[in-house]
Amino acid sequence: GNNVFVAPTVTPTSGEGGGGEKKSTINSELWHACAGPLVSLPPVGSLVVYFPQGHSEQVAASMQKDVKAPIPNYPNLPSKLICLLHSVTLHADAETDEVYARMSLQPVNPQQQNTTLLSTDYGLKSNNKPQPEFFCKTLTASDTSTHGGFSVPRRAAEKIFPPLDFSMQPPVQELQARDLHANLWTFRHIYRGQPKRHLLTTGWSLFVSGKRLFAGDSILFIRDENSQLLLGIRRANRQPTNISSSVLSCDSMYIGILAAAAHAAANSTPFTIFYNPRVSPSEFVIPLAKYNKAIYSNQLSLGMRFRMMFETEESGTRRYMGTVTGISDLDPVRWKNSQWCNLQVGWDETSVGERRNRVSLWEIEPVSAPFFICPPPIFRSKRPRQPGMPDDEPSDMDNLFKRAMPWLGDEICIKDSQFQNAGGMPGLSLVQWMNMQQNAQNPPVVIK
Amino acid sequence: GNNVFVAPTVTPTSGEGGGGEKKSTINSELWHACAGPLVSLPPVGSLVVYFPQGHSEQVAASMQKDVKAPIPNYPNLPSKLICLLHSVTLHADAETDEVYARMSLQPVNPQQQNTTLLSTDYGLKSNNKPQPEFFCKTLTASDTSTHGGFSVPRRAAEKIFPPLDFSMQPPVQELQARDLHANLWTFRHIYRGQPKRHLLTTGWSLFVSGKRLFAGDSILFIRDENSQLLLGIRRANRQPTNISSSVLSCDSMYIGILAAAAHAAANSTPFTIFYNPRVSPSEFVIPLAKYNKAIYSNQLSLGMRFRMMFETEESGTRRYMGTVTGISDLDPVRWKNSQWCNLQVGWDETSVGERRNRVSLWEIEPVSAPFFICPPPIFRSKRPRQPGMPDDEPSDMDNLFKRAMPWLGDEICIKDSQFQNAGGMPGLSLVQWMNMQQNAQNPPVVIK
DNA sequence: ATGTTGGCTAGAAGCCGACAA
DNA sequence: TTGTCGGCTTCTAGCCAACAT
Repeated sequence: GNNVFVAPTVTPTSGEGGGGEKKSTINSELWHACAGPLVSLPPVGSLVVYFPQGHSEQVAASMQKDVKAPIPNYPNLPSKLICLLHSVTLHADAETDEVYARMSLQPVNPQQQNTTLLSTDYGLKSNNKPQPEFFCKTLTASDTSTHGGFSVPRRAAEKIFPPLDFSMQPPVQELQARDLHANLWTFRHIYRGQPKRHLLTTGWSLFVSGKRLFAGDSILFIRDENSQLLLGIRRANRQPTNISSSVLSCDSMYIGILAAAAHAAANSTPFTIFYNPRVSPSEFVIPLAKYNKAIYSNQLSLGMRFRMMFETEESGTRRYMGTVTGISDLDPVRWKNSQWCNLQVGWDETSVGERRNRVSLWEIEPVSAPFFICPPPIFRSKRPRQPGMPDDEPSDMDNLFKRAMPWLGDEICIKDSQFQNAGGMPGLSLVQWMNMQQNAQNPPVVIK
Repeated sequence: GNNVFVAPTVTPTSGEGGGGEKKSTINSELWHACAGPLVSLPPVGSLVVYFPQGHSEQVAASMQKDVKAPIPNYPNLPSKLICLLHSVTLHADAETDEVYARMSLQPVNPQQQNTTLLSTDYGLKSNNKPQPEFFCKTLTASDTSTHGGFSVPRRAAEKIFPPLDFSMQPPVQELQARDLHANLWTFRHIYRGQPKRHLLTTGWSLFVSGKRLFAGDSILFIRDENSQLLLGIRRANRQPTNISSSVLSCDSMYIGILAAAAHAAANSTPFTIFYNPRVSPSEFVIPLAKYNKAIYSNQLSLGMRFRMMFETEESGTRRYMGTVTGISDLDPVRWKNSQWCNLQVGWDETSVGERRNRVSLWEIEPVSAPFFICPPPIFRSKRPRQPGMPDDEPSDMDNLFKRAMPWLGDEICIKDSQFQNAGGMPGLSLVQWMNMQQNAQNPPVVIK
C-alpha cells in the first residue's frame, strides 16, 4: 500500500505549547503491555471524537465520587467534539507506575476546514505491529510474602527469559529488567526444587517492597526489539488511587476539564487531556473513522445481539455475547444525545465478575450485519469457538466490513486537507457531517 | 464580652452542597500544630477576601511548574473576591499526612447586601485558645536509621509524656499516641543510658517506615484537652509531592480553579477550595477585617521598614526586620492591581535560608506607625529583644492599634446583616467599599 | 505445573552503654 | 544535653526441598 512513512504513535518529546508536564521516555511496547490488549491510541495527525462526558467519568472513577455537583453548564460545549490529535505522549506515574497518555487535541472549526487544518502530512496507525513476546502473572500470597521468592510459570520463563545453562547444578543466572521509568532491577533466576521449577530469588523482595506490590497485583515481562528484558506492573482494582490531590477539590477538577474543553472549542485552540486506560470506564477519545463506521454501519435496535471484547486475567482477550436492553442518555440533562455509553446491555454469562452494563456503539460488534441477516457459513471460523479460550484473530464481522467497505479500514492515512481522507465519511464535507450530527442525532437508529 | 456561643473553626461534618469530599474527623489542635504557628483559619460565617492568583500559586507550588500557560482569560474574574466563608473542614492526606483545609466560599453580590446575606448569626475567632502543650523535633540520622530508636529531648518528654515510675530500674512505660487519621501508634518509652536520657525504642521503627520519614523530617507530640497523646509529622521541603495526578493536566487544574471562581462570582454561588498551608507560598483567603486594617491603616511607602513573623525550626515564631524595596504587581497582565504579594522586600539578616522576597501588606507590621513616628518608650517591652529568641507576645504596634482603633480588633463578631459588623470598614457600605476598590486601587499608598 | 509450608541460616534490626560534642 | 558508634542479641528475611493440589 501507501504506507511508506510510518509515524510512531509516540512522539519522543512533549515540549510544545501548554505542555512541559514531563518528558516521555517510555517504551511504547511496555506501555501497551501494561495498558492491556484492548487499548489502542489513535494515530497522531488523525481526527478523533472527544467526549467531555467520558473524560469527566475518568476523573470520577479516579476519585470515589459521582459527578452530579453544582457544576456550571457550558452551553457551548457539545457532548462531542471533533478534534485533530496533535500529539500523544506516554507516561507512567512515578509513585504507582500507573500508565497514562497525554494527548493534545485541537477542536476542528468547520469554518476553517478548507484552510491548512490538516497541515500534518500524515498520520498512520500500523495495526500489524507484532505483539511482543510477553507474559503476565497475578502474584500469589507466596510470591509477595517475605518467606520466599517468585515462582515463574514454566512457559513464561522458557519463552521470555534468556535460556539457562542446564549443565550447571542447579542452573542459575542473573536477570536484569528495566521498568517503565528505565530503572534496572536485578534478580537471581534459578531452576531447582523437586519437581523442578523456575524461581526468582535474590532481588525479588526488594522489587516487591519497592513497588509496594501485594497478592492480586500482576507483573509482566516482555522482550523489546533489542531482546532486552522489560517489566511492568498492574495493580489489582484497589480503592481509587487519587483520593484527592489535597490541593484541588473534585469540583474544581470537573470544572477544569469542562472549562478547558469549552474554551478550546470556542477558540479552536489546542487543549491537553490525560487518558488513563486502567482508570477510565470507557475510552473517550475515539478515532473519527471508528466512530463513523460504528454509527453509520450498524443497524442499532433494542434487543440487538452483539459481541464485545474483554480482557482476561492473563492479559489476553475474549469475547462475550450480550443483548442491547436499552438506548438512553447516561445523563440526559447535561449530555443530551451523547452517544458515549448510551447503550444499556445484558450479558449471556453472568458468572465471573460483573461486566459493564453500559457501552458505546463503537465498542461492540453486532451479530446481525446490516447487509446480511446472518453471515454466510463460509465466512465462519473453522474450529468451534470455546468459551474461555483466547480469541485473538479478527472477527468474522470485521472481515465482512473490510470486504464491503474497504475505505473504512483500520488503517487511516491522511495525505491532504480533505476531510474525508482524514477519516470522515466519504462524499461528505465536515460541515455536512456536523449538520447531520446536529439535526439527526442518532441517524440510523431503529427502535423496534 | 458577648462570646456566649463559641463557634469552632471546624465543622464536624462536610456533607453540604457540592461537597462529599471526605468526612473530617481531624483533631483541630493537632491539625494546627502540624500546620504551624502562623496559620490561622478565618472564622466560619465571616467575610474574607479571596485571591485567585494566590490560589493558582498554591497549585503551581505543588507541581514544580510555573503558571504562564495558554490559560483563558476570565475577564469577569477580578483579582480579589469578597466572600462569605460558609464552612471550613480540616483534612490530612492519607498518603503523606499533609494537612489541608477545605473551605466553601460564597462570593458576596453587592446588590444583595441588604438581604439575608449574613444569615449565619455569628462567626467568631477566639484568639485566646490556649496553645496546647506540644513539642516538635527534627529527626536526626540516628533517629531514622535502623540502628536504634528515637532520642526524646528531655524538656519535651517531661512536659508532654506521662511521668515515668522512677522507682523502676530502668524506668519504662508503654506510650500510645494517635495520628491525624486517629491511627494508634505504640512505643516503648524508656529512661536509660549514661548519661540518662529518654528514648523511644520498640515500635519506633515501624512508625518511621510506616510514615516514610527521613532525617530532616519533623515529628511533633501534643496533649489534647483530654490529655490524650497525639502525634503529627512535618516533612522537610522535599521536591513537590504531586508531580501530577496522572489523571488531570496542570493546565486543567489552573483552568479549573479560575473557572470555578469565575462561575461562582458571576452567580454568587458557593465554590470549594483547598488551602494547603505548607505548600502555599502565602495565604490567599484573608479575613476582610485583617485586609481592611492593613490597607487602610498602614501608610505604605518605598523604603518603609517593617517586621514580619516567621516560623522557626522548632515550630516557634520570631520576627525579622525588612525594608520595602518595590511595589508592583506580581503579574501585571493577568492580575492587575492585585494586592497579593505586591511588595518586594529585602531582609536585614541575609544569613539563614532565603526568606520570601514578595509579601502582602497584611503580612507585615510597619515599624513607622501612621499615628506616631516612633512608639513612645513607655510602650516598649521591658526586656530587650534578642534576635533569635522566641517572640510570642503581641507586638507593640498591635497594642497601639488596639488602643487607637478598638473596632479593628482580632475578634470579629457578626450579629446582623450589616456589612461593617462583618469586618467591613466602619461607616462604609459594601457598595461604597467596592467602589473605592475599583476607583483607587491602592488608596492610601504614598510613593516617596 | 505450581502454591504453600517447615526447616535452616545469614544478616539485618534493634537494644545497650561508651564516648564525644 | 543528645548525636553517633561499637558490641552484642534477637528475630526476620530469605534459601531450600517436601508436600499438596
